[in-house]
Amino acid sequence: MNVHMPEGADRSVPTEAAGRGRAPSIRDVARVAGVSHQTVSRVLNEHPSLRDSTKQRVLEVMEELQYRPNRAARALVTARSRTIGVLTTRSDQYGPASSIRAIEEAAREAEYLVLTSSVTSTGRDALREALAHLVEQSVEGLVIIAPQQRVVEAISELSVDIPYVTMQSTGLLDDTVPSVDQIGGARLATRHLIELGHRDIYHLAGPQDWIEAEARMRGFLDEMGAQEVPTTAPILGDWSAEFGYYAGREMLRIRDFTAIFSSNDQMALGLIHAIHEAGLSVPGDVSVVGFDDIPEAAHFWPPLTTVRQDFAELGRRCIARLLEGLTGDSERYSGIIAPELVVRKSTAPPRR
Amino acid sequence: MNVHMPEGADRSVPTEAAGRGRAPSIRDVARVAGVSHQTVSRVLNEHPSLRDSTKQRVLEVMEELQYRPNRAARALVTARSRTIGVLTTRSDQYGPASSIRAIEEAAREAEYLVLTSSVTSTGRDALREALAHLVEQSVEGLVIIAPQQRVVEAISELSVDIPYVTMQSTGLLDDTVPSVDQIGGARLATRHLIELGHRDIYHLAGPQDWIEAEARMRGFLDEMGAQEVPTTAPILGDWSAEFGYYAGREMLRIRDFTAIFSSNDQMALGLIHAIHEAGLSVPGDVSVVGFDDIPEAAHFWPPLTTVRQDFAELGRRCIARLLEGLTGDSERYSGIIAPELVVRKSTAPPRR
DNA sequence: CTCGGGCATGTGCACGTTCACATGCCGCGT
DNA sequence: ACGCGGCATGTGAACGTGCACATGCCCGAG
Repeated sequence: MNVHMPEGADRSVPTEAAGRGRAPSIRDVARVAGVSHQTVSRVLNEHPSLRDSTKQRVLEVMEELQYRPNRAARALVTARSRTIGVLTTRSDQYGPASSIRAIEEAAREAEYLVLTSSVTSTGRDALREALAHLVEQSVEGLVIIAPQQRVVEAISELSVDIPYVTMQSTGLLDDTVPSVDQIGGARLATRHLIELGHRDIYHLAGPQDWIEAEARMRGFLDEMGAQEVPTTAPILGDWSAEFGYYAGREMLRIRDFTAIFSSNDQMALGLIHAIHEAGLSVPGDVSVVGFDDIPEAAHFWPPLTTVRQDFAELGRRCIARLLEGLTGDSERYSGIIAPELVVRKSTAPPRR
Repeated sequence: MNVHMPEGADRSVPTEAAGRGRAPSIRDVARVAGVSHQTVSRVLNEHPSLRDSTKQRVLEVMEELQYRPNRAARALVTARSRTIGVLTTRSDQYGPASSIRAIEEAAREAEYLVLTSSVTSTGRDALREALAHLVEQSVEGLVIIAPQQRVVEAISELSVDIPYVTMQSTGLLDDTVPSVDQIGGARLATRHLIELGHRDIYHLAGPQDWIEAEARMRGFLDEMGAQEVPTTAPILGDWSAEFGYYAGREMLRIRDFTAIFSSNDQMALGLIHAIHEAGLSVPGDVSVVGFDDIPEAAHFWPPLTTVRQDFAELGRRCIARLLEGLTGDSERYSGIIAPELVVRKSTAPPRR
C-alpha cells in the first residue's frame, strides 16, 4: 500500500482567474469563451441548435480550464442522481462478485454509477439500515443480490419506493424477466446422475432460506420424481467447502448412496475432500455433481462435473431491465438464461 | 430476478403540503415546525446552541414528513461528496473482492460512500477512462486495487490531484503505511520447503507486471539465496488455475524438482491437477505450497499448505489511512500485516 | 416590403443546503 | 441603570447546473 496526498495548501495557480480554490464552473468557461453559461450548458447536453464554431470554442476552453461538470449541481437541479445501488450479501463469493462486476460495467456504459452496500448479517435491522443508507444517497434504482427469502420479505415490508430488481433466479416466476433457470439446471444435473445408472442419490442443498437453494432442491426432487427414483431428504448446508467436508464425513458413516448432487461447487469440493479422506474414490465409489462452475471447478481433483450459470449475463440483464424501467422505455427483456451441464470427471456409472 | 416499479404516476399523497412531487426540503420541515430553515439545518448538523424543545419538535416534523436530507445539495454547497472511489482490476478474485468488501464497510462506518469502478483491460486508455470516470464523480479519495506496475505508473502519470492509496503490498516500502509483507510470506513458504529437505524447488510466479508477484518472487529468491540453495528461473503465470494446470503439464515432462512454490492458490490447484493427472502424488512425489489461503484451500486434495494474508484487514487499514488524510488528522497508522504460514497436507519431505 | 418562424444564443430563476452575518433576548458585572 | 457577551434563532446569499422564457437574427413566403 502506498499513499499519495496532493499539496493542497499552496496550490499556486498562477494567472488563472478562478482562483478561489473552487473548480471552474460553466460560468467560468462561459466568460473565457465569451458566451453565456447557458450555451456552455448546451454544449454539455449536446443541444442540437448550436453553431459548430461556438461548440468548438467552448470545448477548447473546457479543455484549457480542465473543466469538469459538477455532478452534485446537476443532480440537484435535475433531481436525478444517475446512480443505482446494489445491496448484497456475501459479495466475496464468486457468483455475486461476478454479477456485481457485470452490473457495474453495464451501468457505466449507461453512464450510471454503482453504489455497493454489502451486508454481513441478514437481520432485519441490518438490512433496513443498509437499505436506508442507499436510499438516502438518492439512488434511482436498486439491485438486490441477497437471494434469501427473508431478505425479499424484509424488502417488501420496508416498502421501498424506488424501482428495484431482486436477483432471485428461480426460473419459475414470470418469464418477462431474465433469470437463470435454477430448477432446470438442477434437473439437468440430477438426470445426468440417473442416466448414469445411479439410484441412491443424495442432495446437499444450500441454506433453507435461500431461494436458489430451494429452487435447486426442487429441481432435484422434481427430476427424481419424474424418473420415479426414490428420494431421501436433502441435507441443508451453508454453501461453504467447510460444511461440505463435515457433511461428507457424516454421510460416509452410513454410505447408502452412490452419488451426490451438491447445490454449489464449494460444498462439492468439501465433499470430495471427505470422500478422499475416507479412502474412497471419486467417481469410482461416489459420483459428485456441483453447481455454478466456478473457474476452479475444472481443476478440482477429479475435475468437477457441474452446472454452469452465467452470472455476468444475469448482472447485465438485471441492469438492462432496471434502466429500461428508469428511462421509461418498456421494451421487455425476456427469456430465462439456460444453465448448461458441464460433464467432467467426477461422475461415472455406479460400481457394481 | 424480479422487478418492482413503484406507481409513480398517481402517488396520491393526500393532504401533504409539499405535493409537487419533489421530496420535502428543510424549508418544508421549517414551515411545519414553525422555525426557520436554518434552525432545521442546525438540527441536522448537531449545532450546540439549540433549545432541546426546538430540536425535538424539528425532529418530530422530520419523522412526520419522512424528510431525507438531499445529498446533492449538501455536496454542492460544501464541495465535499463524502464519497471515495475504488479502482480495481479482477474484482471477481477472492483477494480483491474481500478487500473491497472491507473497504466498503470501513467507509460506511465513517459515513463515506464507495464508488467502484472495475476495469478489465489494463491498457492506459482504459485506466485513464476509469479514473476520469471516478474523478468526475468528485470522489474525495481513491483506493486503487490494481497491483500492477504499469497501473501504478499510469496513475502517477495521469497526475491525479486527489488523495489516493494504492494497494501494492510489497512490504518493503516505507513502513508508515500498512501493507502485507509479501516478501516475508514468500520466504516463509520457501523456508518451509527447504526445511523439509527440498533442494530442487520451482517457483510458479504471477504475471511479470504485478507488484505482488514480483515481491513474492523476490522473497523466494532471497530465501533460496540465504539458504544457499541453487535456484532455477521462476515461471511466469497469470494467476489462473488453468495456467497452473498447463504449466504443471509442461514442467512434468522434465521433472527435475521435488517441490513447487506457487504464487497463489488457484495456480497451485491447477498444478496439483496436472500432477495427479500424470499419475503422481502430492506430496509424495511433489510438494506444493500456495499463497493467499482462499477459503477453498483447506479442502483441496490434498489440503493445501499456503500462506494466509488478511485481505480484509488490509482493506480496512487502507481506508483508515485514506480518511485520516482526508480529515486532516495525521496520526500515523503503521505496521505491516504479517502473513502466516498454514501447513496442511500438500507438503512433505522429498521421497528418497 | 412585411411578417412569421425557426435557429442560435442570452437572461433570470429554481433546486436544497450551508455559511456569514444580523437580530433579539437574558443575565451579569460595574 | 447601563452595557456587554453569549445564546437561540432568523435573513439573505451563494454553490453549479438546467429549464422556461425572451431575444435578435436571417430567410423565405405572401
